[in-house]
Amino acid sequence: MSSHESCIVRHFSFFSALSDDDKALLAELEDGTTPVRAGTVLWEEHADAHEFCTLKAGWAFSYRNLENGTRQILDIYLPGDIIGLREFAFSQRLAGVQMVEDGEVCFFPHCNLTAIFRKSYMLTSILFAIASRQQVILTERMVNLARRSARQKVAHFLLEMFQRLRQTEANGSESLRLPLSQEILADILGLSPVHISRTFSSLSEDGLVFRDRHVVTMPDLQALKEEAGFDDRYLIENIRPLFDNAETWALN
Amino acid sequence: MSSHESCIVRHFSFFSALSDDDKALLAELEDGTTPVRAGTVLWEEHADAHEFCTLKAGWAFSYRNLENGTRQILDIYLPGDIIGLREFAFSQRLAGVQMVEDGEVCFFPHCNLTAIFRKSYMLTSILFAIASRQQVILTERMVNLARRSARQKVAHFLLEMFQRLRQTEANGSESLRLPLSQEILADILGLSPVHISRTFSSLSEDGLVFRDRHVVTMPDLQALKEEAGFDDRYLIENIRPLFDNAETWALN
DNA sequence: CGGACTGTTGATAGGCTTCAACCGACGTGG
DNA sequence: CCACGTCGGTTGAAGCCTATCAACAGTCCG
Repeated sequence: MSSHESCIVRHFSFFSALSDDDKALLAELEDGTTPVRAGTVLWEEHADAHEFCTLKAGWAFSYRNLENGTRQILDIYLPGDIIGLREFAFSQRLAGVQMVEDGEVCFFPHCNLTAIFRKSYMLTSILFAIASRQQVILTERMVNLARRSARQKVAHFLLEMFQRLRQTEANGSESLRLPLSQEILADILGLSPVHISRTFSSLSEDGLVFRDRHVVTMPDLQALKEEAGFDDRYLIENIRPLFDNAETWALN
Repeated sequence: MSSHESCIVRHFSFFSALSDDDKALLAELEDGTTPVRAGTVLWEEHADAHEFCTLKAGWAFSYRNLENGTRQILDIYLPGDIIGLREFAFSQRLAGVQMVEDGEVCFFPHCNLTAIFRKSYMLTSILFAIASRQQVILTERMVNLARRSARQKVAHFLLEMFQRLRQTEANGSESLRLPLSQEILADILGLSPVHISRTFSSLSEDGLVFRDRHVVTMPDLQALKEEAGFDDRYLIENIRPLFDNAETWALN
């Protein structure tokens, strides 16, 4: 795999090998890169939806603002992710999307996706697999929100991020760049910012998690996984090889 | 639409009109009906996964058992739903599935789904739309779990079920058959069974929800929606008509 | 009639929130 | 270069929401 390959190609290749035709099709999704600054809102809740976008650089998140003034963050997007897939069936946005830090995105219209359904059986299957994986991540997060203590929530989220980043960036260390404020973490985990702070202190007293600015170190991954009830099977191991031979299935 | 039509066809038709070819393809998914008794486990967590199944009659739910002895219910399946879609990309089950009451299911292998990708562009798009809608429902439930009070959780869940049932069963009343025990409700909403009971009492004192066995009545839907922060746009209104003309896109 | 299961009610406890004050890092403008 | 305001994070005190434990009531079914 050349080091020039885009992160979306790398993301797709995680599921199955791609033909050159498929890579060319994907490349079209990354046409017209737009640079965006930290804090930029890519779109607002309830705005009309006609396009997706791929994230080339930087982190982003989707969120909902609630009646009671709080905000819930639904998803964290990392470079290589497709943003807005979840809303494929809807004509309005159900959640806003905002950049965490400076980055680059590429917008593309809905019809580019349906064009993929028409042109490549392989890419269609991978898209379905990506959607499927996203749903599994969501359900795991539901479990996290519903049934775990603050310590577990924080630990589990850190481990999820750690694992997801390992998949697109090769990096063997026990540290993790986490450019998220405690306020954002609170909005992800359904806790108050104050309690996020206390929880980090508590985890750090036990030598499990150290946080210095945006760098998080987890010296004893195994112990942390046990405390968090983290089972990485939902993120890796288990992924089914989609097909034996990876040829683009095109129109005859 | 004939009253003989299967609920899966009705479910798909909700997104877009279907050609006869598409209906025939769908019919294959409902081959070989199996009757199942209440409490039957369709599959266990971590079992090998080679098939999906469609639910023809009865309610079912998927669940995860946690390390700490609690259980989280991830999804409620109603007649017409496809069970296991979420695990398309995985070779092992990530959640168990159990019947709430007596019903009927039809198992079909993964490859039937990929066959659909190959044969019908329309059905592929609808499947994607179904997955998309499922994800939206999940995210709404995440918000519910993370940010709402027990009263709101219960109210919101009831309203979700009410709305979803309206879509497959025409029924104009303000009542709802809800064949779920308070223990199951607790495992859905991340609460204790005891508190579910107290919450129903509290809602009932305010004249918002009455529960008699498995029948729930909500005399003032509007007030309930406001209390719950329930905005039905994520379930209806917003659904995008997929295409203008609904012809099967088959191989040339 | 008895037993199992589901739901109700009361008392107690704990985890997290909220409010408020304070600290340190950073960037800006004088 | 320093003063200052802002933002993110920390710490303490008080209170609320929900869990847990336990006892009891109602219903269904053998």
